[in-house]
Amino acid sequence: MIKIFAVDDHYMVIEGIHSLLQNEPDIEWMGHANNAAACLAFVEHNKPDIILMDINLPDKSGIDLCAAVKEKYSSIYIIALSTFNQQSYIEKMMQNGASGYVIKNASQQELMEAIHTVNQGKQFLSFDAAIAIRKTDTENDIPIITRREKEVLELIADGNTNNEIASQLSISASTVDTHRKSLLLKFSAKNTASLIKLAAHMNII
Amino acid sequence: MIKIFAVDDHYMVIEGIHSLLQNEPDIEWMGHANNAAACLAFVEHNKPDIILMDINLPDKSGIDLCAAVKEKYSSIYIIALSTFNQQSYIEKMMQNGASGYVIKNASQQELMEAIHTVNQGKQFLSFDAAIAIRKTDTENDIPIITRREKEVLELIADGNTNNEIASQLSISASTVDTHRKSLLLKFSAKNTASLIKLAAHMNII
DNA sequence: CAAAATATCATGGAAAAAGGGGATGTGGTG
DNA sequence: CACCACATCCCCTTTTTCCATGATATTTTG
Repeated sequence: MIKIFAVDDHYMVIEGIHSLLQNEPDIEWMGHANNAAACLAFVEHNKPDIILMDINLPDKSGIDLCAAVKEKYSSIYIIALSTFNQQSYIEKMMQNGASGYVIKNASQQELMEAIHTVNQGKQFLSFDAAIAIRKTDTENDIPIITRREKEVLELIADGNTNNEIASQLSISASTVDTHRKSLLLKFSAKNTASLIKLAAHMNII
Repeated sequence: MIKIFAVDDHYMVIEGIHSLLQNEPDIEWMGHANNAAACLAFVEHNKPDIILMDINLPDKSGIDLCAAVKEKYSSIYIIALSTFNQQSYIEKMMQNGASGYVIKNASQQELMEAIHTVNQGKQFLSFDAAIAIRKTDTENDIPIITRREKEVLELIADGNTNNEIASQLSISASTVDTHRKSLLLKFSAKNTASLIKLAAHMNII
């Protein structure tokens, strides 16, 4: 029996996964969490074999949650679930210890294949994910920005100037300017306006 | 028997909805489509009572699909499904003829309530959606901007400076500046960054 | 450990935006 | 007709961003 736990903030997805797995003879459904905190609390006292983990969670990104779980309980395998097929997400999840990546429109067969493959300690990538990771940054790939850059980006989007951001983060305005330049570069944005538009459309802010 | 059809590009969500509905005595599951084109093809020859429709589809937005379906077959009720709780999405869907709006983390009870309510010709909004629409209505209502202001706003969002916009619209840079100031005033934005963020979140750009 | 990425700071100058004024013509509505 | 929203234009000053070109310390990673 492979013990499965799922983390996703959308009940319909949880229900879908549960439904896909419920008639499988070798799967034991341990339940679900709808946020990162609940997931961490669960694994304190329970040891699933595999966690199916959404990348977008309300309290913390699946990317961070993945690292947190693997740090404490390295024996738990994690399969990332995503609606998106973004190369950068896939890479980050795999870097943070995920063993697999499955798109949410995967079939039952594909999900079961992922579970069995990962349970043997191997890695599994959805066909679509494998395609995505192969066609390296062709077009609209979400740039990888650092924690600090994201903080600065959000403060810029809220209308703060470099000086205001500097005092809020207790750093110098020069540093903020450096982060700002870095953001413009990573987004290939000509100025703040296009930067914010791109970030907003990528759901980053 | 209420005949239900679902449109969502994620198989796990379809499976979740199907699972939630399969034990309901008065529901007849007609199947699903995973894109807008397949949905339109289906309704050519089949007449579901209610379509559960995702807002984000690969080929066409749910907002457009909703309008297309209602135009041809006004007797079909549509319930919008969304992961997001964005006031602008909710409003657009309802304007385009949707009868209900349900968040994807809704419970089975809530989904059934939505279906029964809509089937009686009434409207249904998820509790969370109703909250969202009320909050955003009181707090930030979408400012009324003129045609010219919208043109300028879009050019600003695409990274153009006042001078560039001026030459594109064949007006002077001073005029562009006036429009810009007017936009900042109408959006109560402190600078371009917050202006673009607000406009993006209101789905204006 | 060495290399790379990240976060920090700086200077100086050019370009752009923001803030504050004010002004003219046009077109629609009560 | 008088009013008002809209679009157009101008000047001046200050603030802010953008650009180029550095540097150093820490953290992460191969």
